[in-house]
Amino acid sequence: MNLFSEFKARIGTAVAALQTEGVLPEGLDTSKISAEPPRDTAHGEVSTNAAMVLAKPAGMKPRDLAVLLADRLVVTPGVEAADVAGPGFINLRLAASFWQDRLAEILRAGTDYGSSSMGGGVAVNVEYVSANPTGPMHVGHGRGAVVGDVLASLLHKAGFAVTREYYVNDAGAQVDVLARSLYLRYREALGEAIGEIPEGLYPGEYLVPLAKALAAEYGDRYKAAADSDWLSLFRDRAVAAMMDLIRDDLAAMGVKHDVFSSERALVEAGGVQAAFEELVAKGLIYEGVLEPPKGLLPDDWEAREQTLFRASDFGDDVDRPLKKSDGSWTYFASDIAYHYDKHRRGAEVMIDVMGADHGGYVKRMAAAVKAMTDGKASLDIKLCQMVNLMRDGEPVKMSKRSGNFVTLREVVDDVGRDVVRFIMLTRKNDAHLDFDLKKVTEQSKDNPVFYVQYAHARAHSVLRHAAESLPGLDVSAAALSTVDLAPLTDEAEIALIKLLAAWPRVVEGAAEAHEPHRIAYYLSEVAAAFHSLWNKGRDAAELRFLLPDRKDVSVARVALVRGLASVVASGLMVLGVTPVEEM
RNA sequence: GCGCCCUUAGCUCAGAUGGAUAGAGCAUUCGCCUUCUAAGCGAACGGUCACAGGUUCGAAUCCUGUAGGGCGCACCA
Repeated sequence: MNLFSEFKARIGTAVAALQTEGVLPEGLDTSKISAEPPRDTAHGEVSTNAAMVLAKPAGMKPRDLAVLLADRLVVTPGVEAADVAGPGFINLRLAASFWQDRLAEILRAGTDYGSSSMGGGVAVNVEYVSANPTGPMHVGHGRGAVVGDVLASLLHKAGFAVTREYYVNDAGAQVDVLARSLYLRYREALGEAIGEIPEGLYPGEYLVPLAKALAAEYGDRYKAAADSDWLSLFRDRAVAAMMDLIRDDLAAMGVKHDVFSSERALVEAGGVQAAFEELVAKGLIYEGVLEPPKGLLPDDWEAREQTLFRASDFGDDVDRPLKKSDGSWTYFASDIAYHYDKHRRGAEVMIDVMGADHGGYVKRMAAAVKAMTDGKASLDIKLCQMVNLMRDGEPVKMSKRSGNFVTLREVVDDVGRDVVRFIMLTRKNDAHLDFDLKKVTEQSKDNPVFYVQYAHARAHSVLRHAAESLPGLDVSAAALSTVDLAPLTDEAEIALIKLLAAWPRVVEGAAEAHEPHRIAYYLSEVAAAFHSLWNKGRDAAELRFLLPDRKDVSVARVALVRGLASVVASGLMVLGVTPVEEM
């Protein structure tokens, strides 16, 4: 249970009581009342703005109302003091026993601590990666993969019913280009000199093995054949092979999907037509001519009548074409159909994780979702900014034109999946991210992955020592949840418990805001608090976790260490990073 | 020209949906190992939250405008 929600409920009760007594009027808007940790720890552990928010509508002075509320809150369980401060804040100071109880709660829950029912089982579809099946993934794809994967785990922990989805763009012109690139490699495999790969085809070497396989399988049957004879075969084989490649790369990072949706299958099943007709029925389609874009015109721009969707009725800047001049669907049309499909499969909340270069796409897709679902479903598009690959402070040179770029797989094989996953979350999604291949493997506090894992390993080191020096002590979380925690009274110990007890709130906040990076930051903070506590034991021997002649204190502190390890492990599990016990 | 995102300590960045005296890490300076992992910790120094207005009890956060950076801009995906 998020303890701040608990206190918010208590405040609500106090307000209701004052209403019953006629001190406060009925019908107050209590939605702006908060219960949160004050920034300054000198102000206690829970702070509320209730008196300030309610003062005006109640016709009272904030501080007068605060006193009335404080009187009622101070007698609730675990509250030691309720002070009125500043313009009308009520600051609650909680008893040590309250925090000791929280630790027991953490230990009882184990790594399930932080799980929440906030989501109420609402169906969320998280779409991520969706890299075109035209080659290996690069590091930028990796960022989206991690952000999406962790966001999905986070939402699951917060009580949403999550579907993890990959949209396979296997229907557009790009996969035909892929087929032609493969065909060229096929002829090469048959012994033909192909020279430089022409502009516009994929130059990478990754098609060579498949081309050889096709040459072995079909010989020169397609060598001089017309496009129509081989195009669809080569395309299907190429897409299948590229998806295998991508799935392998994802597996190497531990990124999972429940559903792979094929654009081609959607189109062939008439999904786009159906979605289109739905829009027609809603009166949102018309034939018209768009205004030319202001400023610089594209060279080949000409006024042309098009089949348009009234996106501007739903917040977009202009209406958007759904058909190309040759009568086929635009990508946008099939993507409308795809999102409509997701909604029909039950998604109430849709999240798309994509690259920042899709920024221009956000408004129109949000408009389309609003239109197609009559506002019943929401769409949040998380745009991930670029990843700058560095090595020891120098940018790693990459030339996309020659196909000579560092692949995601190379990076994962080089530094490890845990490192890649964690580092990708050390910035919020819309900020540029420097990924330094050298620094991320350093074993120092500059490296957040190491820093957090080290805290977990250190905790387990204490647990191992405890098993020796306290024979007969069961150091499992479940067993330690029943020991006497009263000896945990030092300020630093209580401070650590407070931080651990914040975990459910962090999960809920990050899930609500769709911001998985908050988990990584929280874990760094927890690790810092633990390293700090550890070192207090160096300065003052009586603060060491294991004291030879103080069994009761030692056992309580082992429980604290176990609680810390448990919360860190819980967080790392959300990130998909291994909680190592020894380093 | 239009739209979206960004601008916080010398550097790299957080800032929990509007709270109290704006926080970390790095760098710089000074301390802490006969001890449960010094692979770590503590302290000091460091700020016109790009700028100018506005909204209110209260703004880094919301609104308007300006400057700078990134991305995108009919018939690509």
